[in-house]
This record gives sequence, structure tokens and C-alpha cells, in this order.
Amino acid sequence: MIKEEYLKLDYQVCFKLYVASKEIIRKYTPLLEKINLTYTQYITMLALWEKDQISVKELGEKLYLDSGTLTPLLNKLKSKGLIDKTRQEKDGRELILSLTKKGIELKEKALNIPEAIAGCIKLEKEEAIEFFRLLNKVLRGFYGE
Amino acid sequence: MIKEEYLKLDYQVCFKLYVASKEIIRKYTPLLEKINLTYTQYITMLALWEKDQISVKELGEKLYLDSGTLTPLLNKLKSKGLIDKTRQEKDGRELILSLTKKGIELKEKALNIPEAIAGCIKLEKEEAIEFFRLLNKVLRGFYGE
DNA sequence: AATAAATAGATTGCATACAATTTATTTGTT
DNA sequence: AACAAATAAATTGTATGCAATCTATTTATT
Repeated sequence: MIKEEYLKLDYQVCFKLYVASKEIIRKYTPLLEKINLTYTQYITMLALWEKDQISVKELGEKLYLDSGTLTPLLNKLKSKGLIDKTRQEKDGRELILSLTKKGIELKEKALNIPEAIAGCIKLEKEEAIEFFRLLNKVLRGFYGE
Repeated sequence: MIKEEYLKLDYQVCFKLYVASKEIIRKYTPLLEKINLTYTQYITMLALWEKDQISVKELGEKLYLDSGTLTPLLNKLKSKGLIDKTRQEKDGRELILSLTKKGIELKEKALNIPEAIAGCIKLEKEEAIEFFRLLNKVLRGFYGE
């Protein structure tokens, strides 16, 4: 295949990943509207449900997002009453995020979401497992094995 | 596995796709800076290099983007002198996009990009093929087979 | 032909993303 | 202790993305 062929959209892994990511997030939208969260707010809550009391820095490392994205997002979650922000005593630079009662309770309403989304991915069981494995391998490859 | 486990970030296919998409686009950034394009501008040029003289609607269908995203993007490409916009004679609603001489010439400078990006995906040849196949199957599944 | 319905883009408003810079605080060095 | 370097968030500026609405034009119906 000549070099020019590789410029075709349909051959681009990146473009396919980009579309797949956007389209699957679109599948979430109606489900997330029911609990009044956007996708990014949702993954932030996932991270906090998994581990409460983490700093903005640690959250950013989990989500691969920086403070430019997180600061306004966290302000939004705070205004919704789902999280609180407190300065760390030992290190005044760190901001510790904690779930409020309302934030903890929201988890119950989110329990059915992963299953609903999984249903959108029309792969055989073995294919889904392999796809997930390869996706993880691709991601590890981005950060030097 | 109990329902709660599925809420863990590390088990979410969507989150992995979302991160993979963003990270691979990040790999493009230094390459695209050399030809003064953003990623979205780049895929727009890919579409036009493949088929010149298409409408905004047709472009949107190829890229899975709507006019809200495309209108300002196309204005940018026009201001860079890469494309022109002309109203279709037969149907005054349609806007036809065409490459300028400069836009056509830019293709030569982009020829090496796909190969450079492919090198970022650290999969064995067979794995890469299978990953691409599964990614395509996932995408087809989103639109009713 | 007159009017309703449909269609293509543009516009508006909100929510990300992220690079680059700034601010506040802490750590390291002398 | 004094000051430089490093670090964590916040801020700023640019570029998406997308839902909802608006505008101009065309098509369909009577």
C-alpha cells in the first residue's frame, strides 16, 4: 500500500478510537441525565466512590486530566452538593476532595449504568475480553510499557 | 462480581477508550504543530484530501461532527487559506468545501504522520489487526449493525 | 401560486480539554 | 534563617463538542 493510502480516514486507528470514544460517551448521556451528571463529572464521581479523600493531583492522575479541566469541574460538583473541598493541614497547597452524604448516596443510583453501557458494545464475550486486553495494552504502550 | 465492582474506573471500557483517544491525539500534537493544524482540523483535511468538493453535511457525516463544531472549524481553515467555501448553485442551502492550492499542497507534508503515529501503538502485528477489527465491530454495533 | 414541512448551516450556551502562566505554599540549599 | 527551586491549584486563552434554536432555502401539498 502506498503512503497516501494511510491518510485515508477509514484506515486511521486514532480516528476510530476518537469516534468510538465520543459515541460511547453519547450512549451515557441519557443515563447520566437521570442523575444530573455529565460524563466527566461521572468519572470524577467514580474515582471518588472508589477512593474518598484524595487530592486534586491524585484525581488528575487517575483521570488523566489537569487542574485546568478539574478546577471548574470540581466547583460544579461542589455547587451540586456532591463533594466538599478542604485544604490539607500538613501541606496547604493540596486540596482534599471528599464526598458529601449526597455524593455517597448518588452511588446507589449509578449502579445500573455500567451494565446498560456494556449492552451497547455488540461483541461476543471472548471478543470483548480480547478487545479490553488489547485496549489496556495500547494504553500501557503509551507510557513506556 | 458484585454490581459495585463494575463502577471501578479500571473496569470501564468507555473510560479506557476515552483515555486512549485523548492520549493518542496527544501523540499527534507535536507532529501536527509542524503543519499548523489541530487534530480536528487534521481529520477535516484528511476527509477533503480523500474527496474534494463535499458539502458541510457530507463532511459532518464522515467525521461524526455537527455544524456547531464544523462551522467555526471551517472558518479557521479558510482563514489559514487551506479551503474555500462556495454555495451550491442548485441548492443554495448547501455549502461546498474545496481545497485551495495551499490545501492540496499540505498533503505532501502530512504523508509521514500516519506511520509516526502507528509507531506509538505497541501491539504485535496480529494484535493490531485484531484490535482494529474489533474497534470497527464496536463502531458498527453502535449503529445497528 | 401559497403555505407548510423539511433541510442545511449558522448561532448560542454550556461543558470540557489542555497549554501556558500565575499564585500560594513548601522544600532544599547554603 | 534567607532565598532559590519545586510543587499544587487556579487562572487565562484557544479549540473543540454538542444540544437547542434560528435563518435561509428548497420541497411537498393543496
